[in-house]
Amino acid sequence: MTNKKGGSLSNTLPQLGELELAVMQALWARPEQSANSLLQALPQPRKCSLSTVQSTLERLHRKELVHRTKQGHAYVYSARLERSQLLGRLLGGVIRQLHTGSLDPILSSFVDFADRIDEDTLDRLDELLQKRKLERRVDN
Amino acid sequence: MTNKKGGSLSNTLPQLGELELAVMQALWARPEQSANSLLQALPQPRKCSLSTVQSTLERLHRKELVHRTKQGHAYVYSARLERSQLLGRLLGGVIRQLHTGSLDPILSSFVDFADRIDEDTLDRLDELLQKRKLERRVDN
DNA sequence: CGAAACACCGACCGACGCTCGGTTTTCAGG
DNA sequence: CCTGAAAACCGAGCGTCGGTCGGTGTTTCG
Repeated sequence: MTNKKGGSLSNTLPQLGELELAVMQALWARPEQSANSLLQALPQPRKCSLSTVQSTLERLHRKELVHRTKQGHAYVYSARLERSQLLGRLLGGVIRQLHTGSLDPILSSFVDFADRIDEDTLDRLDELLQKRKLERRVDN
Repeated sequence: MTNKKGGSLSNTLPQLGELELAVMQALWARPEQSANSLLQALPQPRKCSLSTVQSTLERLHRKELVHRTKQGHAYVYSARLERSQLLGRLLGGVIRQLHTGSLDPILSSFVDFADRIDEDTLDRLDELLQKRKLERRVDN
């Protein structure tokens, strides 16, 4: 049975590889970069050829994670999603894989994860939550 | 450069496959099952041979997601993690891949995800959070 | 003892991400 | 306009992973 993964977004994108991630990081650090520029920007032990970066960018482009425009004879790339947006999408993908219908398990597992986090962070989460609830009250 | 995925950086388990997930679901639905029993329990369009289920269980066992004991000539398997625990671990893996140092982006992207959730759920999250904060206060 | 049930081993396949070298295209400076 | 550098483009190969079996050995039980 063919493992039907391909379907661009909306579905669970197949978890980024190491280089793909590094490229995205570089792109978040400084938008509007060429493949060459991106190659230079890669962390020390991550050196590879320009071709490699290019094909990685090609993959990223197919996954609709970067946007590109031709400028002169070269492409200039930018991230299409903010880091937090990508994180949200990835999170959503994982959650969708394991949800039960009820939201409770999601919540408790998140709070479980938050268990390893200091109390300040818990407070901040609380803040965000309250803010969200307020906004919601205004919207509706 | 050899793709050092095997040990996965830190401990991000490489996202479960379709069958692996199905087996885990079956195992959560009813613990203590044999490979054969698991095979029967799989959803309709998921039919495959016993060997396939066995090697999937083997993989799951290597990933330490199931526990097994020999009972007679056959293994009996159980999940080593609750669904919510696995979810938490998976979530943690994704987060670790994209964290910035600051926790804020994590939190806001989670709350972003929660944006599509009704207010009741938000309230329940709040509850869980408060409870957690209390427990924490008692423990320390 | 013999058959059934199961574990165990090895093989193959397709999908992915990474890696690169060679070829073609494109642009800009002389 | 011509040429050389830079980049895109193409295709190949490699390793890993999940899924899929079939064959072979081993254990159990009637």
